[in-house]
Amino acid sequence: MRKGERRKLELLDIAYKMFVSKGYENTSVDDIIAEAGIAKGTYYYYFESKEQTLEEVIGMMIDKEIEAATSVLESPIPIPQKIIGIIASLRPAPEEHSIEGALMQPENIIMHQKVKQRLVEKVIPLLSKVVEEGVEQGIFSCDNIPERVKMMLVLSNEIFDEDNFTDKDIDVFIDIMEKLLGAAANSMGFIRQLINPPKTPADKKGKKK
Amino acid sequence: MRKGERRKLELLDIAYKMFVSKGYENTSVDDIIAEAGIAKGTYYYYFESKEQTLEEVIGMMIDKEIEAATSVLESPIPIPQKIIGIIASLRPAPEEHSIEGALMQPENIIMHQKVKQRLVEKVIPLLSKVVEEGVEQGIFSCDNIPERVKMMLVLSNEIFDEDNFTDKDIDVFIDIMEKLLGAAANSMGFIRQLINPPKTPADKKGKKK
Amino acid sequence: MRKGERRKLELLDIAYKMFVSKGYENTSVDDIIAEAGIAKGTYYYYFESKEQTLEEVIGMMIDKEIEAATSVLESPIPIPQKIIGIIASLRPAPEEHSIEGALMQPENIIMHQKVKQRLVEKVIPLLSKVVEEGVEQGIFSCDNIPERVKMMLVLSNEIFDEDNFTDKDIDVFIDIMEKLLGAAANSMGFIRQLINPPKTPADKKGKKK
Amino acid sequence: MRKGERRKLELLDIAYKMFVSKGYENTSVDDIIAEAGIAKGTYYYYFESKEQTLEEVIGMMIDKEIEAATSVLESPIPIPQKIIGIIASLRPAPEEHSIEGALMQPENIIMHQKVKQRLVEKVIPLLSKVVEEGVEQGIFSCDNIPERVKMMLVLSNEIFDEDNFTDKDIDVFIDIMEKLLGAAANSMGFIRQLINPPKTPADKKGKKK
DNA sequence: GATGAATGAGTATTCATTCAT
DNA sequence: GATGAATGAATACTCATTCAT
Repeated sequence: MRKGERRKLELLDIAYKMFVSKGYENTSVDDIIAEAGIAKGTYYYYFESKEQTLEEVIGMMIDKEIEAATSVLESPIPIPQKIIGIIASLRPAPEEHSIEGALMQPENIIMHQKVKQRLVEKVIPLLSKVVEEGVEQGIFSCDNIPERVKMMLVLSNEIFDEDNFTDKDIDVFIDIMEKLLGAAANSMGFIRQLINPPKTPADKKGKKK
Repeated sequence: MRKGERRKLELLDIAYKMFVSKGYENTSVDDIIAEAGIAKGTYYYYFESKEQTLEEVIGMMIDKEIEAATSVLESPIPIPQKIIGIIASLRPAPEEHSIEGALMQPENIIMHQKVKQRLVEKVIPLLSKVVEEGVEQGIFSCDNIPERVKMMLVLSNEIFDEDNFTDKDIDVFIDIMEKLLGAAANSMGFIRQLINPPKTPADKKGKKK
Repeated sequence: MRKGERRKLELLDIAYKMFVSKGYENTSVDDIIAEAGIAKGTYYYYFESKEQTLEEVIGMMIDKEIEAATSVLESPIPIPQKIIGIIASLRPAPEEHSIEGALMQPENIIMHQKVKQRLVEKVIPLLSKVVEEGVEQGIFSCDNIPERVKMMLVLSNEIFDEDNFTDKDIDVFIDIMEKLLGAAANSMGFIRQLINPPKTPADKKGKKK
Repeated sequence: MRKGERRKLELLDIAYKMFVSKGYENTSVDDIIAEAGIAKGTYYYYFESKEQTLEEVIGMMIDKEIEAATSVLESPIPIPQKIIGIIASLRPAPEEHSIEGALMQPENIIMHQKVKQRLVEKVIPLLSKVVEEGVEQGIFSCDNIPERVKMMLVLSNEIFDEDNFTDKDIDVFIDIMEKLLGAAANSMGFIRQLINPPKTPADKKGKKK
């Protein structure tokens, strides 16, 4: 049992990496077993189907991300930093992000979307609590907190996911965050230090130093 | 030529409807030709490949939506209404939306996403101009206009696409729109009259009037 | 040994029931061990192969049926009744017959056929002896007894197996039995009381009372 | 169309031969296409599925056999000969019979059974008419004709199909046929000239050379 | 006696694409 | 312009069997 458990986690990890780097649809069971060096029967000994494997992979990813978010939540840092920290923790780890270039866009939308949806659902209550705390402490001032939190998440996801954002995007994001939460102007300027716009094709248009 | 053109548009329309209702991946070339009543060879006479068909379908969709947006742009209505009108025009037409229920979620993400991305790119400059106009007229007050417009689009897409939003979502959306643009409080309250939250499971929690 | 024997019989019984109800081909080893609650290895500890399991199951079935036939043979009833009794005892027990409806037709032909063949071989000598007795007693009058017995068996199998026979089938069967054996007319009319035509779709043609 | 039709018949014939010689279950689609020298796609261009191929093969076999039976029916020979001729025409052609030995027993039961069932259904009315004619002409004397015809078919199928019958079997068969139909004794003795007991393993015990 | 992890050959089916006519 | 026969690589999944522990 020990042995089987370990093996399964191994396989899950391999599947995860392949799904992320090549996309779920473009990863065949044959690919997975070749990478894992196991026989087809072994794969089906551990997984009911390819789809169920995806389900488990997603579950694993979500667990990891929620765990990361929770650890930020419990750390002794100021509330605004906490919020941004949690939001940042949701983003795929940079290493994974760049497996085989920055793909994760075309073929992966499905998995990505699935993860995002389920993740957002789970994170909204977490973040809402933190925001409420902020309101109680007088740092923020707003109503309809869960709805605002949802917007924050949507925005950060969409804007920062593409590795294709600029300093101006960050400025506007900061502005909107402050206003969404009713925070003091520039109270979230620290975000600028955390996120650096990528040196991607998006920059090539001729930004001067 | 004449005849060929017409035929092609017909095929494009059939492909479009099938892609939307069943999803691109789930629509085989065989499905399309069966629906169209033509031979395999004929299909490949008009289209290089299935993927290229998708490209053309998407192009068609975008053209339609840009056209709709432009007509709003040129209509003689107040600037805030114009902006909202343009945003609303981007949403899939209600008829299409409900082809075979509200599917368009699981299988269709790919096409959806592709359309959205290219659409947003094209609409940003359009909307930016309108916002600038508003700033000149003193209705709005903000900088980094294209970035703000992008956020507006992202938010409206994500929030309203799911047919799963509430009155509170609308309230927050209005608030955020006003603040994004630096508009007077409640100057965009008219949105409430335009968009009604759907009567979907999302409502079942027991909302009172 | 004691314990192992019991276990094996248990498994055999489970396999038997599954083969009968789902068909040999449609019953996987996995199905059997799941039903039995044992491990793969255990199954192969008791059986060489799935096919050999079938052989043993069939052997078991035949033993049971021969046993039933023999008990009829030894009972103190008139010879014609004995013959019919033996023939009737060969038919699958009604309970099994109706496991999950009247299946035992499409998927099960293989096992059925195998059983029938081997059963017929074993039953022919048994019945032949009874018929000979009848000849000696002057009840019957015929030659080539084993061949006649075989025909009797073939006929009863084919006609009555299908749960799809009528009063007329029975009439003709009685007639032919009498003539096959050289028995007096109507001397086997008692069969009518033993076998009732089924109330199946076969009857729907509109038989009047 | 001409071309496609021909090709399909060719494939059907190949499939037919393989199903007969190896059994349906033991014939893979790969086997068929290898034998036919076509690509997999071509196979599925002509057939929806393997199962549907079987259906068509069976339909073809039945058509052929019905055709043969009908030609006997229309030939100007005495009624008893007609009956036996029709029954004989139902048996698989000798050439096919011996494809790869006399196998056709274990793996083929399914197809065999399917054909037999549907064939018997179609042949019963044909034969019944002939028997009625015989009754009208005073050659036969019996009631419940369709039921008697069914028994005749069942018997001849079972007895002669196995390539494993003796002179005695033929004698009894003749006897029973005469009595089933109420024909004069020995009026069907001509059967002996038509059917010869096979030189099969059943006989092999005492064959010299 | 019993386990369960590992195997791998085998199977039917799909589908975008080509091309001679 | 239009046809439809032909292709073949790709794919997910099954299952009887083995064997070290």
